[in-house]
Amino acid sequence: MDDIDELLSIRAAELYYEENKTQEEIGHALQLTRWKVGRLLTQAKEQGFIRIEILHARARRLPLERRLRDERGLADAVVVSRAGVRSPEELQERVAQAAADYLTALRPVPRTLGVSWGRTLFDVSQHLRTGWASGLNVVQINGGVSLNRRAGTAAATAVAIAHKGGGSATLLPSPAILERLETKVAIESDRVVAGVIDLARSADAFLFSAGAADHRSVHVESGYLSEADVDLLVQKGAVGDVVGRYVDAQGDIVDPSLDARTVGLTLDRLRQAALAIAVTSGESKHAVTDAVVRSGLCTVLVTDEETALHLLDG
Amino acid sequence: MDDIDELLSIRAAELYYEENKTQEEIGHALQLTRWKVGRLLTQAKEQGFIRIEILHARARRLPLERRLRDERGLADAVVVSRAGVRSPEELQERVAQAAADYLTALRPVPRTLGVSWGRTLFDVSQHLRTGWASGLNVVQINGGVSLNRRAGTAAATAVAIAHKGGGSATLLPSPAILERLETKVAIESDRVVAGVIDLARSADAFLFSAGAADHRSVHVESGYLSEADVDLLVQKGAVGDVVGRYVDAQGDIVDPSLDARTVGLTLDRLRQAALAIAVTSGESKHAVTDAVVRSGLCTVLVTDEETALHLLDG
DNA sequence: AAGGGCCGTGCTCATATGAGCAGAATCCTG
DNA sequence: CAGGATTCTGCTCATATGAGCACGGCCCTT
Repeated sequence: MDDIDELLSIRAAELYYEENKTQEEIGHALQLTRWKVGRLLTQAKEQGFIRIEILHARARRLPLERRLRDERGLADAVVVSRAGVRSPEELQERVAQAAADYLTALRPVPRTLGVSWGRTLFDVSQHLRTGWASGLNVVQINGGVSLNRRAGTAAATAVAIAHKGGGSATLLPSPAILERLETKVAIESDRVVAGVIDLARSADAFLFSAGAADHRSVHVESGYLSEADVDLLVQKGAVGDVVGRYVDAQGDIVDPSLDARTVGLTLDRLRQAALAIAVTSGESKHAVTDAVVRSGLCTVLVTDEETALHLLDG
Repeated sequence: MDDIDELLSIRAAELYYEENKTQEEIGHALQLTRWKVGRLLTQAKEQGFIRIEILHARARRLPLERRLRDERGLADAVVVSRAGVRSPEELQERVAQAAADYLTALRPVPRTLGVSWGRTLFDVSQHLRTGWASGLNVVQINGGVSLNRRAGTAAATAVAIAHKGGGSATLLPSPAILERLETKVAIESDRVVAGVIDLARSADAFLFSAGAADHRSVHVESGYLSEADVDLLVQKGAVGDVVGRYVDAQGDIVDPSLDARTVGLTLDRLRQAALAIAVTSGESKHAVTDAVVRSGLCTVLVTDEETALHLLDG
């Protein structure tokens, strides 16, 4: 397209999109036939001069969702738009809302849903409507925190999801990570804990988030790991944690001895799930989200536009 | 529009604008008739959920131009889009290019064009194409600076405009502001200077910019005014200068004694002009641009989107 | 300079879309 | 709860738009 046509296509686009003129009228104004105008508009779109954005908290980016399905092998993807977002918190909200919407629309409705916990999932639970499902059983799939400052977040998440879904929650009464392997083995052999983990294994769907491997991690905040521990994990290649287990960029366990002291569902079980929904947002989660998708930890991803672009282009 | 319809209109918009589906197809996908889909899309536009931007250095905002003509009584207006602009300099460039485009398209071609000088007009002169006019005489309408650090900018501007327009430039060989009234009177009675000013008065079109009343003004830079002088002018209500003359928000001369020592066309002559093109851009020029438009100093305004919005809503 | 291929143009025709309208559904109001 | 008013729905019809095609000019080759 030469310079003259480029300028004409811009003039035509202004009249078409901003002034709502018909191509015929534009042709008259610019001394062109209406077919030429149509072609100029087509070219303007092809060259990317026209940007159409949907400004709404619930706007999604379907082209990115399709690319995630096609290029990254996901069964499904939900990508929320960044258009009009003012703060990272707002984006978090949007992703949580989208995940809640996705769960609500899910068919068939899962009978037993395994959930992890964290800031993201708590937000999701808050965005669910009461009655979004009926008779839904929720089971925690990894050890909770009772000692962190937002005490009870883990339990509250599972309970809220279950309550609003017309069912009940089964909590996993165990720390996330134990200091000694023997303690972990002992806890897991406890009848109640073993029962919960069995139930978790049998869930027909899973909902989880992922944590970044940095000092602001909930594991550090709640004292399961020290900042030095995290630094060491990062040195070994950790990009973040999934249901409490630290993985590298390939989604492999970074520190087997640490992993052996972590209570909850194994990553292998997650990989076998027919439906595993991962929810992540924010730049700090880019690397771990990539690992989750790359290693097949989830079948469905709910995330933000930036993260999706990172997965596809980065 | 209720919540359900709002969400549906967003889903419809995604399929329509991002996936290029027909309304019929969308109707099928969302279990709606195609008429309902059409109405949802109309509503989405009405509610402002759909933003269409034209991303191009030469993109203009025709609705704003129309409002400037209708609501502010301008004969014509050119508003360049801010969409996709990364720096204030880029916006300056866009405005200068737009002014050059406007001049080039101007019919009838003016025989004598009176011009002021400054960073903005210099940019305009650089964006004109050689041969944009023929036999065009250019005359300076206010005193130049020879002592500023970008020596010769004033002359270079007029000469470039004239040269590229196939004509010659007549420079005004005088300082912008003189220290003593007597000197100013003496200079103006000089045969050459008087001749140039007569020629300027007789120009059939004018092209000028405006300066903000702050310490970065060219008048301060070139030593015609001290920073304290400018502070005093601001205290008296000055918002900026037009062809070297400081005006308040109503476009009235702020300091008559200073004005009497300023060489060049009077503002009254500018107000009588059939064609007076003002070119401004940037937030610092908002107030002075408002004064220019409000007091009828220009018949045509070339500016950026932010400034236009300031004039219309601010 | 003639011939062949290529691109741009303006058309025909099929399709997509918006305006307007009559009936249905819903919502007030007494 | 009846009745009127208002909104909503799905249609018909007119218009706007995009796909495809044949022609003509242009350029390039030989």
